[in-house]
Amino acid sequence: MSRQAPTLEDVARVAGVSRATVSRVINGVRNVDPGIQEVVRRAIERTGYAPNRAARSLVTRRSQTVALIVSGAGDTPGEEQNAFAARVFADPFFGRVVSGVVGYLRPRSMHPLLMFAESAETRSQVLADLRQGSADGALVVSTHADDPLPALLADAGLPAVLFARPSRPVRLSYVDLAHREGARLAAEHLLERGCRRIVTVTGPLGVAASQDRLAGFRDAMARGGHPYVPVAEGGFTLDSGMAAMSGLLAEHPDVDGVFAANDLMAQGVCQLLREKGRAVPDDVAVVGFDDSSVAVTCRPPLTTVRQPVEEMAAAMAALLDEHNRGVRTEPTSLIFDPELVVRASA
Amino acid sequence: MSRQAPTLEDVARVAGVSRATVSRVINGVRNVDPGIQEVVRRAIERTGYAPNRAARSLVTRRSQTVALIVSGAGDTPGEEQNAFAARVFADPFFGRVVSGVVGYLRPRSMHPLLMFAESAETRSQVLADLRQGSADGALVVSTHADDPLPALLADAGLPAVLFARPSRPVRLSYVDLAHREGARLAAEHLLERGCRRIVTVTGPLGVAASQDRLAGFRDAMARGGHPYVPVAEGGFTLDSGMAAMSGLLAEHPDVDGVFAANDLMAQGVCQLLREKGRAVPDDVAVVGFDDSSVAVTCRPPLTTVRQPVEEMAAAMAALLDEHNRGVRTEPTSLIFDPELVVRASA
DNA sequence: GCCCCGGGATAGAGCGCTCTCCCCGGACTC
DNA sequence: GAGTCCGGGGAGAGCGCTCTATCCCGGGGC
Repeated sequence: MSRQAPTLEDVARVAGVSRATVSRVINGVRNVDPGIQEVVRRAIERTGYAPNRAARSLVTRRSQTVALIVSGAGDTPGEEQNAFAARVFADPFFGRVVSGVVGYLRPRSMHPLLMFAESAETRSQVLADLRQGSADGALVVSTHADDPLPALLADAGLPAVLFARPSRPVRLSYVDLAHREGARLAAEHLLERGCRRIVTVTGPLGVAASQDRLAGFRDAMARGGHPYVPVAEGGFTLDSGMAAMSGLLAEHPDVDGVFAANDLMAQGVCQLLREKGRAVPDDVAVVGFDDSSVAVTCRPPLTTVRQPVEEMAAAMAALLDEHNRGVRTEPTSLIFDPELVVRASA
Repeated sequence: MSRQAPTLEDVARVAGVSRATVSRVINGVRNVDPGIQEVVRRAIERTGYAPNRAARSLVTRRSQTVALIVSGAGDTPGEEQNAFAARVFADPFFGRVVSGVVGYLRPRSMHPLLMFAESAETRSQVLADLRQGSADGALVVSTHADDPLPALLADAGLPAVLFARPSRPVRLSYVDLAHREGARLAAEHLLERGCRRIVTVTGPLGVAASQDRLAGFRDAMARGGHPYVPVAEGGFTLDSGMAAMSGLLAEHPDVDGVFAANDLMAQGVCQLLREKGRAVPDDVAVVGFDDSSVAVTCRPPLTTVRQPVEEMAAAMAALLDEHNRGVRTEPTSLIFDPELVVRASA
């Protein structure tokens, strides 16, 4: 298709020096005579040289690539695997993860290699790819609590960093949010607003984050003089938010405040309340969680607990980098603080 | 960190054959005695061998990786570059692209390398990465009409396939939708429904797709006896849809049908109509375009023109593959047919 | 004047694969 | 029975880079 790409050898010949010298100039290693540096640089320009990545990787044992793995639980049937990626990216959360990761990687001229692992087969595929050196490590975002991938990675001795604390302890670093603290912010906001009949829609209770948010919310409510809070479990989706709220409303028609464990469910809560003739926020105040893009597009815009996803994702990449460079050897956890964002819904 | 990974040499020693034979077994090349095949396979298992990707790439000149590039126009200022990825993935469209690409790549054990190019600097970075052999080619999705990247790729002789016809002709393959046809479906549906005072909200008119949708809509309307259609230009975002509809409604208060050039704007149109006291679809029927995830979550669910994005994305990957394998040498265009999906909004 | 020292450059040995060429031996042809 | 084929296997030359060991050479110490 195209003429043979120039190699180090070609540049060296043009510059009238050895291959090693050119390599040193490119990698900025050791003392090289400034004059010769200039000559080499010009030769590189003239030849249009671009170092071959595979050759470099072969000797350095680094791929300058990081695997960004979205990992589901158990086994997704074959027909649904194709839809997995679409479902995942339908949640604005992942866009923010990608954004944060890229923010760290790009200045270091690295790129994320996108992988999905939602069945036993794809999981072992991912593991094999990593062992082949396709990437210098993995950044894992699990969509389910009982994701087996982290343990597999740890057992294989592959460098990896997780988003969110794994449900079973694993010798891997992770970043996470102070969920209880975030739920406390939501509770206090609702109470300060004067709400007195408050209910909550939780995430799937198998997920540690859901439990923490619920626990934090209950604690803060109890401290505020409300020892009992009606609870309905949702599944982090819009529909599940509607369904959960529907049940709560039937049992507690006088409700005046709702805390939903994520924004998508909060949107569902708002939609259901409107359908049932309740005005948000005048009749019922609603607080979400995440501060994802739906928080802004939702009508009314959601008051929500902001999770600094981009920062957290960037921190994942940074942690992995430190592990790879040997700067950090022990598994570490980095916990980020949430923040209340007040909009129209509460 | 871990013991030295086993190499082909190690496997060959264990199996008692030569390196070449092991390589042949792994790559399924030429006839190898079934008995020896079995011995080699066992040796691979025993040693836990995984072929080194860099070494293989070095000699085959294939990375088994495809760059998936989201490309913006002109120059995005540095502070906004980090948000680019998040903005991009906020549109459910890209999730579907990723899904389609992965659907093709995964069975071939390849992965997409995610890149963003929204400024001159990042564009040349991307170009350099590609020339280094980080990927076997590029799949490009442009967010703007005047994206310079396709031309740069073509000039550099790098294999690439585009999503949507480029505004200026370029010697590259692309996939696209029969936009005029899709707009025709929308027009005919509104007319059949009995709408008589119909307006349309277009996408940014610098984008070819927007122009085609508008032209197709006008043609079909004219054929249906409506030579004049009020038009307002939007920007494919929710807000721009609201703004455009606000203007149209002021000038044409008796409107009873709207065609919006994408679902996000259609959602904006619905929201604005509701705010102005118009019921959808009873007072005004609304048709969107794309059949993205918002079409389902929108209230009411949108009647829309489905774009088979996943199929189109998979076709991009397939085209690139064919170019790389030398099966296809000339730039090709693949045009997909849209389909009307009737839901509640019209 | 000899030796030592060290900055600055080179030579060359791999990294782990693929693939071309070559060899061997049994079956087939005439 | 000699020549020809061909299936099955091995040897070894790279692919383009990094990096260690080495060399060269000018200057300073004694």
